[in-house]
Amino acid sequence: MSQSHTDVPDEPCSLGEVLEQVSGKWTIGIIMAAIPGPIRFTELEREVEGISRRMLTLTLRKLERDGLLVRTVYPTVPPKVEYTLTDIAKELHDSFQGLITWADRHKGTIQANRTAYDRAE
Amino acid sequence: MSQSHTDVPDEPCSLGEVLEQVSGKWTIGIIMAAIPGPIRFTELEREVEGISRRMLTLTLRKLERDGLLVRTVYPTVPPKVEYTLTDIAKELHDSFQGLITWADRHKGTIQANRTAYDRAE
DNA sequence: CTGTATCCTAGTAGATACTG
DNA sequence: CAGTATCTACTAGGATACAG
Repeated sequence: MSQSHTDVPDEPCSLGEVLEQVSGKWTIGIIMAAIPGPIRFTELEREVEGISRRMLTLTLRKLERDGLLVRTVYPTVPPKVEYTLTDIAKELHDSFQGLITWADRHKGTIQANRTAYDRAE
Repeated sequence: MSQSHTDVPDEPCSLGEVLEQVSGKWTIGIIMAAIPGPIRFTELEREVEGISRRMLTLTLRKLERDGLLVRTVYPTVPPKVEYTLTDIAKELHDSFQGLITWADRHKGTIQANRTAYDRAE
């Protein structure tokens, strides 16, 4: 049972980094909304339900900085800006499928666990 | 491939929930440390580098509430408490593998992107 | 349309001391 | 050993107003 392996089993840092990457309340929602193709600022504001203008800007900048999306400005009047996912972001989205499956399969159980736990308090 | 529907492509809520689930600075670290088998409070405190006693307790309670681990108390003196992952948590860990791969493959690129972006400021 | 700037709040987390 | 209790600090995030 208690092996002398005190070290962590997998790659702790990598996972920490990816979670750092997708952390934040809105990151995933934005990536999801941008999956079908280039999307404008206002469209994102509409599609990512509940996001504030401020957080949309901040999250977009972070994603752009990390190279997960590119920002294209069309110098028209009024201005038009499109955000497009990079391949890296698309791969990230693919990697999420396993998590989505997990969430779908266990969301009911988890909810039930919580209710039971809270009642047992 | 996803259709060109303008609505959200996949299951936005499920993914939001799973991220809610694993959110928190220490959640993943604890799951990782518990993968090899039952683990005690103090062992976790040592293995999850940098965690405070308070956050360890809080995160363990949350995980227990969600049914991701079970808490077993041995009424000995001094007390002994073991935390064991449930199958749900192990499945979650499996689902992370894709993310880990993603992180490993792109961490260098992302770092480079950040440096470039910051210099372009 | 696409943002910035400012102010404010609430939740997350650290440090420390104490206890069954 | 395995926690709880306090108290404090930081930051993510919301609301709102303004600007190129």
